[in-house]
Amino acid sequence: MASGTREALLDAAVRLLDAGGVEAVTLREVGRQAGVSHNAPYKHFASKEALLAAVAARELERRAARPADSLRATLHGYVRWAQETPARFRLIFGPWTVDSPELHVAATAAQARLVDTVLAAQEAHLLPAGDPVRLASLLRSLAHGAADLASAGHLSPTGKGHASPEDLVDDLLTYLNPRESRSASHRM
Amino acid sequence: MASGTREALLDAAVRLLDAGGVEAVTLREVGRQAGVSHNAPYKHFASKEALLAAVAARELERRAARPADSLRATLHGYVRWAQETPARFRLIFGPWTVDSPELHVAATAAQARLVDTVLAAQEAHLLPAGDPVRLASLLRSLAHGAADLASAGHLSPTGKGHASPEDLVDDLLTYLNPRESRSASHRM
DNA sequence: GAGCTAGGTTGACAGCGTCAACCTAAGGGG
DNA sequence: CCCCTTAGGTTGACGCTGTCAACCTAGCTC
Repeated sequence: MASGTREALLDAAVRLLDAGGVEAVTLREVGRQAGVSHNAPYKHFASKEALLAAVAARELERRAARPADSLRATLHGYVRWAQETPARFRLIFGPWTVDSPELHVAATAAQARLVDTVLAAQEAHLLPAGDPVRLASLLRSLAHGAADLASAGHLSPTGKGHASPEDLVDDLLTYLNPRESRSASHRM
Repeated sequence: MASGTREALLDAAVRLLDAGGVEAVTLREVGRQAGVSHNAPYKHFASKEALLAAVAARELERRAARPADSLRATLHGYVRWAQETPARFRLIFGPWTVDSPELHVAATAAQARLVDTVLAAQEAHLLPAGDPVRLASLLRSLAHGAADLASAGHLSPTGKGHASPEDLVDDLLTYLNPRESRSASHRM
């Protein structure tokens, strides 16, 4: 169980993160909720940012551990994740001043998984031919941007022309699908 | 000149923001750099967050004041903005706990401008038919996501398959262009 | 058995956002 | 003309924060 305190600190941090955003994560409150003193976190993490990086890496690894899925389901999962736990999502892509290798490794692995999924979709002729890495970047950028804008309330949440991040993902997949008729305008 | 101190405070704040990210913006340092006491900002802004919201709104309004441009140039300008002043970009889409009406108005105006540009592109047959609001959301989501991922270093910055945010914008415009041949794979 | 180390403690420090109280010059109504 | 309201500034205080330093102690290793 390799130092249960460390896990307890991470659990407390993610609890505070979900409840009140990154601003609510305080080393002292993390210590309090983990039942240790206000300086115990420094025995496990070099700084507050290092603790947050460990939280982010753990979250990314847990997501990567899920079973593989279709491209559409993967992208929908991405945007749903961003909507369900926005604070975790924003933390991961936040402005790190020191980047942990764990976080970088986890991010690279997630990217590789997406590329595999894109390759499978290309073989099923659901996506055009072309560099799968680049296509993966395109798809992920759209999912990421839609999720981030929605989470920030900048995605025209009002009646006409409203589109959820999931809708936008579907739109892009339709536009990219070589078998789909040219115009995707007949949609509600 | 309507209270030059207020402008001086905003200038100091944006200077600190560009130099060290949002974490470097401190009410006390803002006051110091503006040549006033540590509590003077409270005579102009209700809280630190209100000051930041004013900074964000001013930045958005200044961007909206630029002359209109082609769709491609607009989107390229968006991603270039995010790369040149990432702290301002991230601030605007940050996690506001109190949203200023100014910021909301500025964001809505920017969205409307983009829809106009999309409409023009549709009339020039550079984009497929369909709801222009929804198409604008698609384009903006991609530009936003590509810019945000690049700024966070999550956009595979290594050799093969590397794509800048500008490249991804161009890719999407090519895929959407009804006159373009179906496969956009013959590209470097 | 001596000594090192991992993991915990308490105490201190400066810097932060914010609140309260006070000061002062400008200006308008009786 | 005087009063007094208000905008814009000040100083001082409060509690909370991240971080550093010092100390303590159980357990492991030569």
